Amino acid sequence: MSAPEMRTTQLTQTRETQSFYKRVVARLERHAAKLLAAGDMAEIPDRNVRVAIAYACLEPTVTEATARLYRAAILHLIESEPGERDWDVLKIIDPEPSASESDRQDELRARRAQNLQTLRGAQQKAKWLSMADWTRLGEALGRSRSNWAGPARHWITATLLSGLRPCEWRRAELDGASLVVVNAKATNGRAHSATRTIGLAKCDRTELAVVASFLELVRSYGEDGYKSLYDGVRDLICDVARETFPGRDRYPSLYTARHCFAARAKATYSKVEVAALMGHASTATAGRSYAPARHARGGRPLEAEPSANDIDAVRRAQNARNLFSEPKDMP
DNA sequence: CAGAAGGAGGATGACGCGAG
DNA sequence: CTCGCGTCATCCTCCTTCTG
Repeated sequence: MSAPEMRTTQLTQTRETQSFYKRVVARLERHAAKLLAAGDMAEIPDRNVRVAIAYACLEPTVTEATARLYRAAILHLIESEPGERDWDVLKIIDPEPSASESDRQDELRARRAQNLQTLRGAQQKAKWLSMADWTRLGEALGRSRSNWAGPARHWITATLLSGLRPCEWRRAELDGASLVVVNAKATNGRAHSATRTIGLAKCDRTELAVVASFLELVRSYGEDGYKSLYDGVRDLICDVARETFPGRDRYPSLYTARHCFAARAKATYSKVEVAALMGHASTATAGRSYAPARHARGGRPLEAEPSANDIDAVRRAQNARNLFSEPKDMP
């Protein structure tokens, strides 16, 4: 058969994403093996069809976001390792709109509602934590005898001040009172520029010292040690948060600190300035995905300051989009 | 035995964009 | 303005092993 037309957009995936997709496919294959062992699936020689059937089986047990990831992984499988029956695979993962398909979607929603009663994975991440609770968490970490307790407290404090994503500390550098960060999530025009510069001159000396010593700590772990540092700190915060705030359904993590930073940024700055601080190309992102400003209203304004260059970069990205999408608005 | 480290496995959030 | 898409980053649990 000829290669089916399955994409409407151009692919821009990185090698990391492709190897990630391979792992997802491996997971689907394992599920197919389970189905076969349980007698719930006939023996199917075509690997791609096996994977698609496993997908169809898992679809009602995961959220739409996860199902979408599974579909992306299967499309990558079809493109990198085409099979004889890929047309059938496409029919399974991307059915034609029809009356029966619409019924199927309704049933899918109902089964998902049934299956997804508890928060799973990243859903348990709190998008806001009060300063009082951060203090409680910090004190609890202080009582921990874990080697990661010190790094965890520094990491949280440094993130509340600067808003960096956890992965961004690896390549961040302090230049006087400016933090220079290589923006993550920078492919597909998602970051305003390659780096962003966060001014920390308004922070007091002890806060700046925490950022500096945390960066030293990150350096001391080196490129290869970053993962173990991150794993250790994240797991410790996970454990301590659950001991400290029993009964909640969402718990603070390192990314929660970025949310809190975003809320204070929104309460302090304009949308363009917030995007510059967070590394976003679009001013809409902070509004859509991050904690609302009302959480931070009445609190101290943010110490961190966006750089003029980054603000310009966000404006340019914004203008470039407007030129293409709304030409009639031009004078 | 409790707490912690390490690793494997599984899931969802957060990005910008284009279509409707 | 909303939603789905392709992509990249983060979250979590479970299990085993180590250590005091």
